[in-house]
Amino acid sequence: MQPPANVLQHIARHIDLEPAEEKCFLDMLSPRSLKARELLLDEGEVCRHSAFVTRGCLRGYTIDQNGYEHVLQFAPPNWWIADMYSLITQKPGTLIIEALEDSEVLLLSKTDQEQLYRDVPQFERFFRIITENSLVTNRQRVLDNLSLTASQRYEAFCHRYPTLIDTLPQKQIAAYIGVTPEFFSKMKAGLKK
Amino acid sequence: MQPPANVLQHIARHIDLEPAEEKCFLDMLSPRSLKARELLLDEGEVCRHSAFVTRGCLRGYTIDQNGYEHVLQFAPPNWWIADMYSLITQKPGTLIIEALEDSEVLLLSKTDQEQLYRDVPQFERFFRIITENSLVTNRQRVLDNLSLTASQRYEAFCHRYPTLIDTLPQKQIAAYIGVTPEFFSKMKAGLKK
DNA sequence: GCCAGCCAATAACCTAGATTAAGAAGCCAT
DNA sequence: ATGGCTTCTTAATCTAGGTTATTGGCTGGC
Repeated sequence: MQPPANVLQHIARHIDLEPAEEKCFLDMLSPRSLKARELLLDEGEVCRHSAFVTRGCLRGYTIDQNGYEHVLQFAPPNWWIADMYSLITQKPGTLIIEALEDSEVLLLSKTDQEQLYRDVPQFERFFRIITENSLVTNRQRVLDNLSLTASQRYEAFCHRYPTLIDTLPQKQIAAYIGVTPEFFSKMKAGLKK
Repeated sequence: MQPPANVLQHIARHIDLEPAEEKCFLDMLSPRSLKARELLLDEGEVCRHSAFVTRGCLRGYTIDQNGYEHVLQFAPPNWWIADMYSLITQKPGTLIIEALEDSEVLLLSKTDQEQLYRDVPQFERFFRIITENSLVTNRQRVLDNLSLTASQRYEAFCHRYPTLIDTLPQKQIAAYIGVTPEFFSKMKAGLKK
């Protein structure tokens, strides 16, 4: 399990808020607890919230035509998670968001988020910045998938999610770096030699 | 070659500006012409501008340890291109941005962009939105790389860049979908049957 | 204390796509 | 037109990683 997280500290890393603005923001958040394996969002649903993780760990993944899972993102405390496509378009998405262990999140609804942009324009900046960072990470991942071997991608994973290496089942890591659990096992055995 | 593009029309799709604000923005842009194969940004340089393409076509790519090229993005008219990582951190990046044909771009420097955020806060929103869209696209691409075969990725490419299918050399498309030009050629021959 | 589900490991075999090499075909610029 | 590029194609061989199947260990609920 991860240490608890504080939203305001997280936000203060990018923008400065007045106490009243902080309150306005906090009032929009609704806490929610999730049991291990509980879904925050299922395939085919419209994503109506961004979630900020305060405890536990979630993952966002999809299931392909052959039934294989592919993990797009892990979300330990202090990370945001949502089906960005569905959140923007308000159309049904393909992402499944699931708690990997008992977890707690703060939900910010899309309508509240839009209201927030109007009331506290600084949040426009805040979400621009974290979206930019997320984009950089994703671009690097595209590159990694194009140019690295499986074990190099595993190294990259260890670098990106150092806290998760030992707590996560191997099959989840395999579904993130893009190999089968069988090959992942073989690969790890080979790495030690 | 692509039709010419208009920045203001492009921006008006997401935000409404006063004439004075439009002028403020336009004054920050400096046009630049590029010959085919000319570089807008080389490996190891610090990226100091975002570029909006008005004519021609650019590509952003990297070269891996084995000397293979991997295309992260094509930029036909009306697209922005930059090494986001380097632009944010102002550290040397790995992206190479090259004109694939004679092209024209409008450059917005990082310092001007930051000034713009202060002078016309609406641009904070504008760039948040296009960054969000870009993120959605990139996430889909990660998924495509994890779950699709080469020819399915080619289909996805055709869908994403319909105007480029016939104008681009095959090797560039191969470097985008993540196969060798040799395999791409074999694959295309196979598709017709 | 036992059964049911996970999860990891190993092994034999299989395939998508890489590698290497060689020509053929287009496209300039002189 | 001709020599030098770059691009495209074909083909033989090779390999990273997938597939299928079996085993055994661990955990958690009743």
